[in-house]
Amino acid sequence: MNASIDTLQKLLFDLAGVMPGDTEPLFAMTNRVSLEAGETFIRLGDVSRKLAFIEKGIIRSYTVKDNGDEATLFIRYEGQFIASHDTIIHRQPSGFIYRALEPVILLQIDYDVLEDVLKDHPEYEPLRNFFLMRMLAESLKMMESFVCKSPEERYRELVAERFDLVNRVPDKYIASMLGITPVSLSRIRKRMFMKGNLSH
Amino acid sequence: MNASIDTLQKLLFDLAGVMPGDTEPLFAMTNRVSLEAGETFIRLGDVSRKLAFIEKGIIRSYTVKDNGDEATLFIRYEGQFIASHDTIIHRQPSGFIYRALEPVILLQIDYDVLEDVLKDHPEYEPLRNFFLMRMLAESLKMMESFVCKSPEERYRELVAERFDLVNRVPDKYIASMLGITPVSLSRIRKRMFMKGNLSH
DNA sequence: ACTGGAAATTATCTTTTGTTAACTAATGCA
DNA sequence: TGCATTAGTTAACAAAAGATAATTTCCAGT
Repeated sequence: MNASIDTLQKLLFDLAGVMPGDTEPLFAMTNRVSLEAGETFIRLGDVSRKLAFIEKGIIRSYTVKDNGDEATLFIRYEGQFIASHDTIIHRQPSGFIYRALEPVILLQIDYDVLEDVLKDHPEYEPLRNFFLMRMLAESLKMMESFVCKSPEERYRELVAERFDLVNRVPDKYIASMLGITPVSLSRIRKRMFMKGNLSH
Repeated sequence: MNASIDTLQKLLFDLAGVMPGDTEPLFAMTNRVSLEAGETFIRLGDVSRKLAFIEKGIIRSYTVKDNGDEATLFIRYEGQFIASHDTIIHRQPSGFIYRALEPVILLQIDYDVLEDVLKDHPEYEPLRNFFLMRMLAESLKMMESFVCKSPEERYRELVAERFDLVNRVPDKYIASMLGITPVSLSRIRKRMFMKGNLSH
């Protein structure tokens, strides 16, 4: 019936040995939310501490730079968590906009509420750790990529490791996630195609 | 006597209300470690899951790129935590080298041991969360910087926010942390100086 | 204070990216 | 199906970064 809850119950069992029947206190506090394509999940300046598990669809988080261009921080899809780090980590208004690129179904909880639940049910705590570790792993990987690789190498890496994503969202969002302009990405693609060297 | 333990005891009290006298089970498992300047904390390929609080000194984590150049992921100093994310998050051999740039004093614990302690003393759990959140906040900030700003802007930001660091370590390490070459950083500095625009 | 080695700057040249604008291809919607 | 809008490519030029090498500055150890 609810695929997200099944997935997360399994996760909770694998991580902490919590039986699905004992997860009621947690999932009672979650809401199922639908977004249309183009709809906003978190607005610029929002202070709500939303945390969500994506059941279906894609969400992009981005900000608008001084020169008017958009900078994409990340793009997340089904099976991943999404949250505004500004509100959750820093208790600051969100500096980023979170918007659905496709119709989205989310299982959502307020982080303050989650903290209350965790206070009463510390057995769920491994789930928070898992969530934090996953976020950390992802952002460290991206940092490594920025520090170690050129834009072209980062694009090759993205194509190699997340072809589904590259194939599912417009190139201009991919470009802004790589820290370059759409024009520059187009040239990179051309160079790659001319070299014929599409792998590695 | 031991400044690190005092600091962390205060942190644990502020975060979780744990009295300093009740922290013995945790700190009994920590070791005080000294490193000379240039000495290695974690070697390339190490699988040890070391986690440390820096009491004094600077540690740089870096890797060697295909072209032989070094890429610095981060530089941490007193008051910060340091750990190999490869070993702790992924249980993989470390892809980075962690080396002291100055004489260093650490308060060190093995992450596996920490997990055992946390199992028996869940009241310390907020400390792990704090550690993870701090790491996450730092790497997200760096990601934002890479996605939103040019190398010159990133350098200005670094000078503005962490002048102590810029002033304490050789420029070449700063450059590799910004994802550029030392030559390029030198040109950025020259441009900044010529414009006279040393602020913002 | 002297000196050898490392760090930083400068110069030259090549490659890549940014910017702007024109043009073509793709997409969605009536 | 046709049309309007958006996405992607190409072109031309300016600005910045990479690579290499020479030179100067800075530092540490004697």
